[in-house]
Amino acid sequence: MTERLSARERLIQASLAVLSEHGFRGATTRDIADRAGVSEVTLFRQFGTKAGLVDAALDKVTEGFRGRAQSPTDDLEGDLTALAERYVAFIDSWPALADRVLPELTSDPDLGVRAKAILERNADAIRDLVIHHQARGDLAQEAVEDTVRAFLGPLLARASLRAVLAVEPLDARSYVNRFLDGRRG
Amino acid sequence: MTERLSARERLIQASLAVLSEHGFRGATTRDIADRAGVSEVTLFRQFGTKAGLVDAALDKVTEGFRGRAQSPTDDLEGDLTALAERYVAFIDSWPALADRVLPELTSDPDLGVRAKAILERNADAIRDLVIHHQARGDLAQEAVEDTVRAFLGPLLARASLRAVLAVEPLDARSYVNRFLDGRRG
DNA sequence: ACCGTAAGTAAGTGGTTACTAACATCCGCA
DNA sequence: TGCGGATGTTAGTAACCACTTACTTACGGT
Repeated sequence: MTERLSARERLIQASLAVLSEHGFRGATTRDIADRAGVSEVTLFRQFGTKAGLVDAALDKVTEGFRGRAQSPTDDLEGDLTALAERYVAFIDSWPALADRVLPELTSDPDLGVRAKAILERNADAIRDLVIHHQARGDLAQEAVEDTVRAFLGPLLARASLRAVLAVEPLDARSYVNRFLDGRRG
Repeated sequence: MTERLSARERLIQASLAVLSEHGFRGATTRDIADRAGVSEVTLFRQFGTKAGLVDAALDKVTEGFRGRAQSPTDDLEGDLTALAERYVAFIDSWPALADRVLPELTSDPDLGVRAKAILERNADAIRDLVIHHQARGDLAQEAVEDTVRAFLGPLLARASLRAVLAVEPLDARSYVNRFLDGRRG
């Protein structure tokens, strides 16, 4: 059954597993290929470089984000919940991944360029949303960056809380409620 | 002025800086030695191995924890605040360190043994404290592990929030208040 | 039967990195 | 003056690892 997956697909899955355990630097192409049950040469034929494979894998894992960010509507709570659900789904699909690889993204310039871009594009979506709803008077006036951070912070913390402490995480709606608490315009 | 620090001390400081930026695997002994303004050979003469240096550095950075954990008193809030302050001081001294190296600790068995032991010892201290105050009726009855995690979670999240998002962190007392909210016996 | 494509095997290259050995230099101290 | 200890310099070793080359095998379509 697993046999029916293409070599390419198996490599992507294996790389995600190895990345979760050892991070980018700790993940060796040999290990990934072995776990995929595929030769190392195939890895390079398919993806060119290790970074290429990782890029494709991160691309795959963030594909839930890639859909067009919907424009802000009149429904503040609905807008926020939709975004929160995206994040939650992303982080929960590979919980240890974000915890291990995200810090590496910040210091390794040519790693996961696409994935980084996607995360940034998503931060932009949130920024737009905040500006829109501040203008409508739905959200209290405070520095946009502060508001963005207050929203994204707990969502990103979800990964490390899970990995290090196995803290029971909240559902998307609870994040939104906690965020909105005392912040309505 | 910096010149007056011993080579050993300079190496420890440099290693903390490099670890913060690149993590354990990404930190090279050459880089550390260069930044310390010291030859690589001196590094190995002083610490034997790279792991030995990192061990000493993590030891140094967690020395605020090494003092005997005070036994639980009758003052629930005081006990918790003392612990929270320790954590906050630790994480704030090298904010990016915990974020980068902590995930590596969980998968690299022979890295920072001492530091890991110290963190675990501290978790034990919190566990004792919870049990003590549950018995006194100061804390609501719930699974001890859950309570421990509810207390430690936000404190550990502090590091990643700062590193990834520059979220304005709380002070120690606020962590305690949020934790105690609705959890008093 | 022929060909193209995707996969494998075997061997190797070149760069990096932790770590070592041998020898030279500086400096405080008796 | 001479000695010891801590440091520097230079050169290396051995392992690891991303990546390549050359050749082979298996298979599906036409």
